[in-house]
Amino acid sequence: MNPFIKEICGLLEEPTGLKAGDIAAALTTPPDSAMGDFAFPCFPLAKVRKAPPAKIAAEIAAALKPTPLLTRIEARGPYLNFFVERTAWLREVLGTIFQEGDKYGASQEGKGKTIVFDYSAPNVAKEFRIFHLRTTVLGNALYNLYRMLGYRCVGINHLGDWGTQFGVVLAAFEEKGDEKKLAKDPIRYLTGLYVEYNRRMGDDGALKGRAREWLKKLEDGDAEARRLWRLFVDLSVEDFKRVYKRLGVRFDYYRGESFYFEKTDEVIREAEEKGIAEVSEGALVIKMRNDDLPPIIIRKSDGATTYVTRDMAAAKHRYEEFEFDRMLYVVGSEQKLHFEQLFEALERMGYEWAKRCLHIPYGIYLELQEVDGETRRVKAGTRGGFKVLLEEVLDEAADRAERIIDENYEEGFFEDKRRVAEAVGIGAIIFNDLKNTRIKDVVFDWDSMLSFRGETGPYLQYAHARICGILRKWGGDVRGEVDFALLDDPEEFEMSKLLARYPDVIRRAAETYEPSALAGYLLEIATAFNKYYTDLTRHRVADENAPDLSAARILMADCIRRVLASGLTAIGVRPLERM
RNA sequence: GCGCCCGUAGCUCAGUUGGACAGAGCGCGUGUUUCCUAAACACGAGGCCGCUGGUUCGAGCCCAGCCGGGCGUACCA
Repeated sequence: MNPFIKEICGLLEEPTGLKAGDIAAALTTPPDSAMGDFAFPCFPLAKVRKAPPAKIAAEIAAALKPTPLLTRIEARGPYLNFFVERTAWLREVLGTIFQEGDKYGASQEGKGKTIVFDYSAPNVAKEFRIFHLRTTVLGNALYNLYRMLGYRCVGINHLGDWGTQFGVVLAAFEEKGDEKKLAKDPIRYLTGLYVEYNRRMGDDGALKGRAREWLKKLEDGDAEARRLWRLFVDLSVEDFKRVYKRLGVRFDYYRGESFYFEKTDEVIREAEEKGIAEVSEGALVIKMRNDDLPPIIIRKSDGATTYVTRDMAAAKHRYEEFEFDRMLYVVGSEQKLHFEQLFEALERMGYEWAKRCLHIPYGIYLELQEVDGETRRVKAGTRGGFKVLLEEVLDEAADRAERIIDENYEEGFFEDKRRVAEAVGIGAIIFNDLKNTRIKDVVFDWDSMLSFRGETGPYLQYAHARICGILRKWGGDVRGEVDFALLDDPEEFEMSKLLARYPDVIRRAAETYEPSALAGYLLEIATAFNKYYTDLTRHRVADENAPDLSAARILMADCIRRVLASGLTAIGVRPLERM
């Protein structure tokens, strides 16, 4: 706890009769520094004391004297407002950041605890489409955030490499497949076969039957089915890894549904033994306690498993291997029902850890479509023919970034122009997907996704790069011991208040599974810095005529840079030294 | 039909867990580069916080009902 809050708690314990922890929790921030730096709302006290909150605030304020850390204490309406001694505050905040370095914002609160993250999970033999982006970048950001908090994190990519769709791919390949064409452009070729077969299958029982047969063959271990399947999986994963590399996303394990398929027999047997499974309409199902909810099917009438069965087996296996304290499924909101059912099934299997499993839903991608003459928003999906490939978007983003470089910078300003353009373009894409509350649906839109101005990833990268530019020109070392009294501009004080919030922001973003909270905070920092930076008449950071002042401002700039770099890295955007 | 989610400026969204006067970006209009990177900054216009009731000292936030949009609703994942 920072010494200023500790001091306030000490002052208030006696007059309020509250414990220090409760006081600290109740403290809020006034809307404007002119009103104070910390505020204690007296509303709750009003009930107990049967007096108006404003009166209580005034009484307490009258009895308190300023301290070396708190220069002014005053009542303002129902609030008791505290003003910090600004030089001491700056020393505390900037000193802490300087000392902790890259660890500022991190903590050890998750030490000894394990969280499993299930995210990304693209479908094998299908191209990596734009709507796979959200789960990928969200999962990655949450993974990073919890790692900062000291948790042991396990990232698993639950590849869609099994199930009915695979029956379709195999059936389609049997019908028209050509291994030579496959070798040329494997994923595009397979996707084409799948989409085409799937379309025809809609009203053709024979085609459906053949797809089912192939799935059954696969599940029964038929040699040819397995050979082709293995080939498709390998080719796909190779492709995915290229995309992940560009996005800067990594997984601890690639374990597809196939990995867990072999463990489904055991789950089915266990469910039967425990008497929670029953046969209904030829399928083996587990009914839900709430009759309004449909049951889950753990074995289809044709004997094949479903994704639920594999999810159950996966959860069980993961618990046995990692003994997780929490498992997070970063999956679209349209699968909410599935996870409710899955978690209830796990609970009824008697797994006490079922309550540690959590679905982290996010809004889906919608696309605009003409339906009956009017434009409607509909779910984007492969079956609907939504064709935007993630890599197309990444390429376009990098191209546009490169164009901006060509327009604005002299040839040779960058050692590796393309690398910078790639980082900027991809930073824009990633940030765009993380900046909003995750539950909101998003309508796919090239322009907003590829914008580099305003509330965007490049805006943050730019602020970071500018600070790096200042530090580069300054040349000297950043010193932690400076004359903090020289940082007497209100903007500098406000900046320090923003920086002080960082550890709370990290914790809150993790707790609420909302990287957007961190994204919004980083925008605040960058905006404040850009404003400060632009006003050269008032505060040039590096000024050879004022070495002491410069040293102090350089420290401030370096602290901003550190928080930006740390936060950007956490959400998966690459901080750049030049751009 | 039923369930869940969303509804705040022309558009896209924040809103610190119910508190001080509702904030940004985009777009539009007008300005700022002998300066530490103009991917930036300054100023301006723009609001029935979907509607109606309720709870509360206090509601954009909580409850109920309606309206609009989206998703889901047993052998796809």
